[in-house]
Amino acid sequence: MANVQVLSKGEQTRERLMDIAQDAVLNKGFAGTSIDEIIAEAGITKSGFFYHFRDKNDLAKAMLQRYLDNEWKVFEQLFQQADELSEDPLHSFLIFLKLFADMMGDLPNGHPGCLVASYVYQDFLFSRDVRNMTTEGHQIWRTRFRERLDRIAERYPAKIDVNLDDMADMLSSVADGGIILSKSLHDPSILPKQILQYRAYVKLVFAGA
Amino acid sequence: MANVQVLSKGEQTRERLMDIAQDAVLNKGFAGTSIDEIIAEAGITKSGFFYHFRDKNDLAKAMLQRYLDNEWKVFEQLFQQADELSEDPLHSFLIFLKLFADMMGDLPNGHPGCLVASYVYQDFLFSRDVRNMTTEGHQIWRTRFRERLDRIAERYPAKIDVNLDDMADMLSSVADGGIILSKSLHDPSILPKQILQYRAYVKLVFAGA
DNA sequence: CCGGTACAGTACTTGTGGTACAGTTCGCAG
DNA sequence: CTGCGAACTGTACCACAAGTACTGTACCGG
Repeated sequence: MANVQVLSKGEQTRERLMDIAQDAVLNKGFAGTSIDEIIAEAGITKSGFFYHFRDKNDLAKAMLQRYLDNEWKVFEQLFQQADELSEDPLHSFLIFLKLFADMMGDLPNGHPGCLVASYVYQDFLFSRDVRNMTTEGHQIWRTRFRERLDRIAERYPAKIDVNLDDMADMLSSVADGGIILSKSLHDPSILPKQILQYRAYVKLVFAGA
Repeated sequence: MANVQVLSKGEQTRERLMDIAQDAVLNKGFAGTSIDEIIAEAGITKSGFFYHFRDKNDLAKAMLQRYLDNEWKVFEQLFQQADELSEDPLHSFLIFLKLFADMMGDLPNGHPGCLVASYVYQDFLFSRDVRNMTTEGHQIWRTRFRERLDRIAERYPAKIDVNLDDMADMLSSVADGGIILSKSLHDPSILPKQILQYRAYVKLVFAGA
């Protein structure tokens, strides 16, 4: 809210272009999204578009960077919230997962789609640096979740033999897969339910039944 | 193998066109895949292409149908194999998951991508009937896995309160998400590992630690 | 009042999907 | 051996959309 005011007119237009483009890309793919339709919806000319982005790949890069930054902020905020509610690493992580599931369930029209997943399924369209960004995004998430699981495992020895990297990856898997299922079955409630399945797994592994 | 011999020359070409198209679609998206490049790689003319497919949407539909049929057959085969190795519904399902993970791990270059997931992220490009096919595909898989879980739950009461539809969906989630992670991180071993995480969850829920 | 921001206008090239239709090769049924 | 249909090739064409390039201009703050 207060952030919007700080943006200059140019930055506002740029954000708006990315909003429109992201929505289109998540529904039609990157190649299926034309610059013409973006500028038509934004009420701007093609020249205006190319003032903000060198080319289409530049738009893709800027969109992805923004998406990754946003996701990062959301996770940071939820982790912080959870940490304030419990000192215990396991309880905090379980609270985090609940908050995450709730947030995903509260999206009015369901999750619009993961831009990273979308890019992965069209990676040949993008330059190397954009492709590296999707890879690094997933690596960062793995590390971030893994840290939490390490702290949990210290205090709560796992009931079964389990690789914590795989377990960390599973949250990304379940989220990406849950989004796909939600979209495909037109049921926004699937994503939060899938996150809660993961939560149940974590609970079983570290706390037992 | 023996199946190939049965195909007429036209059917072989049609299959070849779909092979090429599917590979391209999984890497560049549907809109990013041009008919021209498909026919160039197939060594055929545009007329030849339109002899086999009415238009591009017809190709999309045929590809998806073939993909769904194949997946169905693979699962049927693995289920049958597992059933032969154990009469017990839980053990059979766990064997199935192990076989499934092994199969995904044995793919030489990793899983090429799930066509259904790819379509879901570009569903506005397709006609309604194609979109319905992705929905029905996921519904069928849910039902299919749910049946197994029902039979398991009869004999092994779940250790925790769990919704079996969600648990059935989780296999699709983890598979779709695992494929994305494998592609993004350029590590084919992630997908089988994710399936085994799901297997561990099922085991914990019904058999305990 | 000057200069940069933030665009608008115009012109052009290439690619792509799709249509149309006439011709050709080849295996195989009769 | 022949004719017929399957499985294409060749050629020509169209509308239109993406993307590039460059020039022009309104507006706003210092």
